[in-house]
Amino acid sequence: MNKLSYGLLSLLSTEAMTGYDLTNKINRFWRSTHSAIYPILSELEENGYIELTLVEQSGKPDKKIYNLTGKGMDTLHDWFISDTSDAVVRDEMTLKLYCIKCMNPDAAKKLLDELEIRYKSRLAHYESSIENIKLKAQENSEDGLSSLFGGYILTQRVLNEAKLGLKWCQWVKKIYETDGFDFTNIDFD
Amino acid sequence: MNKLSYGLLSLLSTEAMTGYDLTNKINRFWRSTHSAIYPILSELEENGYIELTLVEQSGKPDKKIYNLTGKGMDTLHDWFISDTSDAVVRDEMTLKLYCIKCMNPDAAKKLLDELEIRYKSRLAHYESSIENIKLKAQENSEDGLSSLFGGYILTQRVLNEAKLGLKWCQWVKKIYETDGFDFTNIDFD
DNA sequence: TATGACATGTAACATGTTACATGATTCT
DNA sequence: AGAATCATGTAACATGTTACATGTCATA
Repeated sequence: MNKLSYGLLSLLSTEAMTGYDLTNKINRFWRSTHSAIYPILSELEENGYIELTLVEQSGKPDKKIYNLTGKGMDTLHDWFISDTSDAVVRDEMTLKLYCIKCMNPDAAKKLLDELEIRYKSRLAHYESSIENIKLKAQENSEDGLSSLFGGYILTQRVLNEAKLGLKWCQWVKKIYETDGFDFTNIDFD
Repeated sequence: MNKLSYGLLSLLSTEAMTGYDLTNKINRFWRSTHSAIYPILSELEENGYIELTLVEQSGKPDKKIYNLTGKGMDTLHDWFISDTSDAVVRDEMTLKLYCIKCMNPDAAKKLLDELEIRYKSRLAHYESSIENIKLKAQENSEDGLSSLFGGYILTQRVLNEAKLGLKWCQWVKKIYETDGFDFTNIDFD
């Protein structure tokens, strides 16, 4: 049981899903690929943390819809109250930004433009995610709300991080030009 | 040459440093450990991207102060203008937050308190980092400013991310209690 | 008196990424 | 006509983490 295993149990706690769905969904919060996820799902199933329903399909492999068992829920809770490790972040863009002042100015401007585009597209993407969650909330308005809670708050966070990132990027663009840049008046609030 | 290799060249572009210093410094932007960094430094040195100055010490291993060569600077620039991969983020906390609504309320509150503490301590840490950069800027006021640029803008970003994170965490705490929480009035600006 | 900072390095193990493998249907 | 989406899986390779190894000095 590594951290990704618990992450899959966490996603399955609100909704039954296939490995394919899980791969897409977990990437918002935890970078992974299907090659890592499928073997873990088999193992979780073997050990009784999750169980599967087969849905036959033609032209594609049969769907395996996984859902959490009682044992899985207990395990999820044990993990939830255990120590939480620090976030692992590995962002090539930041490594590039560190040395931006000793790079060719054209190359530097190109990188900042690229960064701005990325923030804008993330912003648009998460704004539509929020809309989708609100639509779902209207559909099953009685009990389903609490199952949307986690996804909703986390999407709000990444959305606001993208907003902040965009502002920050535009601030960097402004001060990049000024020789002997000014430390005094920076405020994003 | 993997991404971490380029990251080390990037850090060495502004200042000569030891592997020990690099290990501490790169962790703000790229999670790593000394066990991964020392072998890479040896390889970079063998291939002429960096060169070292030995400083003898007693009681500790001799210091190896690395600095970038011309070849290293060329390589850095080639990497700078190449495609930039997406950030890798793996945060156990977010995986836990996803399933927070189906966990024991006491455990949930404890996790949110822990998260708030973490944001506050990051905030304090990066605020003092900014102060340190400003002090350094006063010391070598003539030419050294551009070498501080990368570290400064990136520290500003993580600082503001921590501020945002704290606000977000307090918002989550507020709406966690409310049954059938409200989607309408959320704004961090 | 014990923990942490300093300073480097190797080895075993765990984890993650890329490529290979298959193949129908829908969109551009 | 070609790319993307759906849907699962394995194998080879690259990368990252933890533990082992050593030893002094300063701080709590």
